[in-house]
Amino acid sequence: MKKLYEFLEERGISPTIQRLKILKYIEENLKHPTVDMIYQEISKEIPTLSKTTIYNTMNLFVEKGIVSELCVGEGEVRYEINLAPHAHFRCTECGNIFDVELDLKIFKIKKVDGNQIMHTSVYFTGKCSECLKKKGMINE
Amino acid sequence: MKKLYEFLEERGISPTIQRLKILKYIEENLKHPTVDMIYQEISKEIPTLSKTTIYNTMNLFVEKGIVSELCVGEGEVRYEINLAPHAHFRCTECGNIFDVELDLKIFKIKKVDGNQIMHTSVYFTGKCSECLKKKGMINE
DNA sequence: TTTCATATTTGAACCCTTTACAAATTAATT
DNA sequence: AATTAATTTGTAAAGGGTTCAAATATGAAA
Repeated sequence: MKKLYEFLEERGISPTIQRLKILKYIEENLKHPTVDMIYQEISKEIPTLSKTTIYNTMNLFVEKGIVSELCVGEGEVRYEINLAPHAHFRCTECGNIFDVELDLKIFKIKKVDGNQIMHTSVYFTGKCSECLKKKGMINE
Repeated sequence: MKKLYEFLEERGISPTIQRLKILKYIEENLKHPTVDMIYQEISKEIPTLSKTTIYNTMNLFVEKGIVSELCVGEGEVRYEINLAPHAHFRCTECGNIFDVELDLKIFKIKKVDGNQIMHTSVYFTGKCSECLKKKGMINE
């Protein structure tokens, strides 16, 4: 926890309890949580927690480059700790989202048609191996 | 218009005025419109038009494979006529969305980590050439 | 044509995610 | 201790999208 405290301070962010718990959560939980998932979990420890705080904090973390937003074709935004660029796979059956560690040259493209690329997003949708297995047993 | 009529009939879709106008619009308008953009335009011709009809129709067209949904990291869904897979570039300054016709091998991947890929999405965000030009004149 | 059944459209209510904002709380400064 | 600034909270509200029942249009059968 001390480490997280320093981590925030180094980036000019006052390390409040809320921010520390949120940071801890997204660091440990690599399941690309939504605001609601974060809220459900942390409000167990901080019962007075407000969802607005999560929104504020996530926006702050994004600005500071600590986390990145994830859009995989659902209605809501997901978050993950900022790591090396990678792709994602969303299963349309179970909703799970997996990291895809392909070494894609596409992440190295910095300019296209004269447009300057700041961020590149790659995601797949389909059926994950688990759901394929289950489906195969039940009805195919 | 006769062509569009037949186009829908061939796919088992009753060609109502609403559907014809919507299809015509997304066929002619390649700017990846949102539901609201479609609504604003077509309600000029059909004043009684309901937004629900647009939602219904777009979902129907997606099911039938006529159009595809587009998610480029905003809050809302965009649509485009179904063409060969391609990437998109969204300018964070002006909001414009451009097709990117790179021949990416990524669109050919059908399986990753045992997961079966049904759809692949690739989009870039950044500043488009137009906005870079303008910015350069004004403050850089 | 008239009738009946079916499909489509419409509009209002509603759900959900996200933002706005002001009051309350907490932390930092003097 | 007092004042100021930063953060959190909660309510309201905005915006996209869905649900659902009533109204309308369409198509088939008589």
